[in-house]
Amino acid sequence: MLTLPYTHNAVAQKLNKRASITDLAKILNLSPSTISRALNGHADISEATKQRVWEVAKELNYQPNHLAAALRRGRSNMLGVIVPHINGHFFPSIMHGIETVASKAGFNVMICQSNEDVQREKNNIDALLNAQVEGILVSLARTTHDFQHFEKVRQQNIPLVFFDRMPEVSSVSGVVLDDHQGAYMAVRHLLEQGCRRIAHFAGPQHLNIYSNRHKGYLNALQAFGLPHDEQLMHFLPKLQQNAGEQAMRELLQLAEPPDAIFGSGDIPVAGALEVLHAQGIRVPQDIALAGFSNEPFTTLTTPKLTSVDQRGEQMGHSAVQLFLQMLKRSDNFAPHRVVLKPQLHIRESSMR
Amino acid sequence: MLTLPYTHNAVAQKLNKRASITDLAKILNLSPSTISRALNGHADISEATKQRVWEVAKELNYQPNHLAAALRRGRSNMLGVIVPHINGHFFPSIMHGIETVASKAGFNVMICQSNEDVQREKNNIDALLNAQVEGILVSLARTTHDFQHFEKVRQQNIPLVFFDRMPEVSSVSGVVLDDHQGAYMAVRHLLEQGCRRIAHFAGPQHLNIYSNRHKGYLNALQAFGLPHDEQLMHFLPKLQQNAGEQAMRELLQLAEPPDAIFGSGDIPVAGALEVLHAQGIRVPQDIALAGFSNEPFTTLTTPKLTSVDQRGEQMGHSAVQLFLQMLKRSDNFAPHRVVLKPQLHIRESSMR
DNA sequence: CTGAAAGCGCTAACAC
DNA sequence: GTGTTAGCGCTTTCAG
Repeated sequence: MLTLPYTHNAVAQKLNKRASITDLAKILNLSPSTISRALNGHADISEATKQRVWEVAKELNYQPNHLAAALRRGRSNMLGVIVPHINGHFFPSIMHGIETVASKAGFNVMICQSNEDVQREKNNIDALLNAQVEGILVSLARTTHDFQHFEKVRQQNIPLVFFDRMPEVSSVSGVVLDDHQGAYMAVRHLLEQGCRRIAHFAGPQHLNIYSNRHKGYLNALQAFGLPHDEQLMHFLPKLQQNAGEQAMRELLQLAEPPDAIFGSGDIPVAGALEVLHAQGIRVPQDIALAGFSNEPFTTLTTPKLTSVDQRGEQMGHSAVQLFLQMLKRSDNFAPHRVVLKPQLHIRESSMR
Repeated sequence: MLTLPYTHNAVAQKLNKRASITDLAKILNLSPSTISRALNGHADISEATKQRVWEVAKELNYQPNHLAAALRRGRSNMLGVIVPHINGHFFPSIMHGIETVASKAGFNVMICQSNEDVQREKNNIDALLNAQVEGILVSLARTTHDFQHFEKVRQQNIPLVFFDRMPEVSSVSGVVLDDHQGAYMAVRHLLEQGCRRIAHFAGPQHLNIYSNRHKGYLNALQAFGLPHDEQLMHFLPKLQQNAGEQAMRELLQLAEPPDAIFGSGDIPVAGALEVLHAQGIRVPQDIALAGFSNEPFTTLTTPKLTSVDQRGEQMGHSAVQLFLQMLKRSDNFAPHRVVLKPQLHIRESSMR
């Protein structure tokens, strides 16, 4: 237990709550401003008093009230983040990247989930604005089609940075993956392995990430002089396991079934894998597989799944850096879009 | 763009930043307190003025400054959460549960990751305390052995609730899973399937969750009158995939190999599955498998993995409820421990 | 090197 | 119903 010198005890008793800067001032017979300066390591305070202040502060277990400081300074040192969800590996890794860089820059991070719901996204914006965050990083919900609610943020001159899922307009800043190239790389790889009828599990096309992957797929086919066959494209609204299973079953019904699948997500590809297993179709010999996201479970399936890594950690870093830049040159900052290069992880499911 | 009536324009110009309650007061020729009361829906304000206030507030896009309110009230409406990491499905689902209940109760949630590192855990505590959170929910880092840094929290009379990983002392509140029973259920199930040599992948035993699962395993064997064989127990410091692979290979070297594996985590079990696949050993016929956590990927492997669900969502709910109770009866609240019942999901890997 | 004073934006007695 | 006043805890001119 903590024991205080007799002289401080009386004061310490009085506030069984929490020592304030004025409490320290009284005890030390100094002014609050001096205490403040000492605590913040101002240069023009004698080492001697700094020492005394530090000691008493430790003794009373002084904790600065950031709220008060924030109010006074007009800066909260808080950064708001809105993610659609935290399933899978991608968004958690982004969050990790964000936290690392943000806390290094002295920011606390407040995370909200929109649950893929515009309404909650709006609420999150309000909550973060109310909490006086100094910036907002957001990845759009699947159901977000208009961007009215972000106007508020801009009006208050609060830096707004999108990541991964962002509006297609050029007037906003953000960091995205080169989804087109990622898809292109995956499909090219399948083609190089000799596949010639490559099916595609596509995500909801109003999200640019998925439409870009779709385009990457098409362009790779085109580069190899192959036609694109509508029958081979399945648009899955949610990229879930059972959707992948269903699509796979339908593809197997075709007169000319595919010899490879490229999925815009790993999960439906795993679903497909299961159907193939059940039907005794060999992967990759009969049908090769490649997914997107590089989820950890891709190394847990048999065979291991080839997949495109989305650079989550890096994306988090870049997003915060973009925010910090905007904070500096608040007004004259032209919207800027950072594009990260994807990484193809080739595994057993596509090597033949 | 927003257009303001001429009269308000001057004022609106002046503050190109952000309207405050006093700005509204000036415009409406009312006192700040009236504005405050109107905005907060106090009963003793005439409907007429409430209307007028609301209108102008909307016009100026007024956003209340929660920091100021928090400072004045002495309540921040913020809840701090510390998790070891957000990999896998378990912690994200807890966080989701926390957010749901917390935001319903009017709290914003601030999430920190300790990265399984005591030092970061300490920093997180400080950060949250500085941010004036009204309570802290924490799940211990793997490397946390002493609990000094939580003293600060108690000293400031801030409700502290542990979840999942908590100290073994009776003086703290928290919500945990009945890990013992979860393990017991899984092993009993394997026994009922006819397995008689059941191996165990155990986690780090200084974390009670893992030692409890270990005990559950032992007790189930005992209940069936079976001896426990040291050779069948593998203690994996990290419950990772390659650790599971390695352990599985060693088990297969035994003169009398196991006919089932019960793992304290799903990932090393998936690792084992892969080794079995590679060696052509049939699951579940030759060796049955059961894991712990009910990770989503358990339905993506072939065969699907039996696993114990940890009730993450529910755990989040309960943790916040516990916090809310402590907040109410701040002093006289006896430490309370909520124990959730696990749920066994039986899948192909153990059905024979 | 230190102090006095003002104020960030809001709320809560206490008046009337 | 509404206004007056004071102050939450901190920082920051401006004076010495």
